[in-house]
Amino acid sequence: MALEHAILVSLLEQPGSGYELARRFERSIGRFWTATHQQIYRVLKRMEGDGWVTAEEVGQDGRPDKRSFSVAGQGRAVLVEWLRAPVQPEAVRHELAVKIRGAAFTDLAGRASLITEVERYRAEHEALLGRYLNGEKRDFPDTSSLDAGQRLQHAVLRGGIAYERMLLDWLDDVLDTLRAL
Amino acid sequence: MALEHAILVSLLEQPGSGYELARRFERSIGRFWTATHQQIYRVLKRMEGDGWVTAEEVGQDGRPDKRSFSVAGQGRAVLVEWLRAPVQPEAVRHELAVKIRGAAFTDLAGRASLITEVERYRAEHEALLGRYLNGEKRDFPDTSSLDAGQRLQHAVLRGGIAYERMLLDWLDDVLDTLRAL
DNA sequence: GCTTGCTATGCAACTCGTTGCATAGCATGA
DNA sequence: TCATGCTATGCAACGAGTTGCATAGCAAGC
Repeated sequence: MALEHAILVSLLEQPGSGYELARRFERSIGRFWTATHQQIYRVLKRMEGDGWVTAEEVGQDGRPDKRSFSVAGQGRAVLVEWLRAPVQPEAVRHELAVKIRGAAFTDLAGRASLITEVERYRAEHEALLGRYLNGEKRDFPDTSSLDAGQRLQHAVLRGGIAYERMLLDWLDDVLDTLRAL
Repeated sequence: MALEHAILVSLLEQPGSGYELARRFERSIGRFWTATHQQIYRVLKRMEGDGWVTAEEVGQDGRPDKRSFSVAGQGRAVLVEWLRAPVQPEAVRHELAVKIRGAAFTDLAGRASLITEVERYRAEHEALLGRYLNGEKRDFPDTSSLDAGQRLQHAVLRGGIAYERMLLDWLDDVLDTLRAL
């Protein structure tokens, strides 16, 4: 498991509260590691107990107080050690691929509704690609003047962009195949 | 959840025992939906209880008996209904992306070992792409004479191939970025 | 003044997935 | 004959992830 490690990376990039982490997991980090606020609070509690992170009470005016977390030396050591370990094989779960193979066992109307669904799915990912490209323009306008952290974040973002482009091309291929059946 | 549906599709393509299903999930189906034999047996039991599949005892010589499962009418109805439902948003878990962003918080030796690990990961996926391409040559030598099921299986396989190619390109990009830090 | 909505945190129950282990028949080779 | 390995099935315990719910302060609009 590596939610801990994703949290450590996020807190090293920028300390913050459980709530703020949950926001980030909805946006940037969540592109490659999803987590709900319950998971995050639970894991943060354990990490605090293990001395990986330290909390600081921060009073805010106009808002409830928050507990802002920072990575402790021990947490950083855990992260560095994890970085040296082999990448675990991923558990692939591609529901759409199952549906496409399942389309062989439905009728014309069923295939028509699958086509509609694939089109919707495609539009969603086209919009996502647009957000990635906008984010790239906003956050990395000048690639010649980036620090190490930004270069790495940009490389990960380029991966997201490449994935979405590949996906859109493949979905077009799938739509052609479904329509030609 | 959709392990049930992946099993239904697999059993419609070809009836078989829990053990055989587990083999298939290691090979073809497992490319886009992973499952261990324990999960499969547990879910098969529930599906049998719900009348989605039926079992038949098959004696084999030279081997233990097996229980071969087939999809019942009710199971087929469940699958058709599921095919019409929207695709659920996927839970993305890309450990390597977390590690790449984490590389900003380690030293030169840490980055060097990450480079080695990315190279190993790349070699693995290059081998996987090779297996996909071999499988394509073997199973779809003549794309002009395929039935609906085969056309759909081929479309899914093309997705796997496109994914692996995209991944290899991106990993080269990542390696360049890591080396240039 | 009331509702809606956002920030901020958390519990409890449940389901799903993983890991370790167990059993059993038969085949193969040392 | 003994160990190893494959087919074939399954239990039990644990850990991770999901869902529903609860609380609380404050802001903004109706």
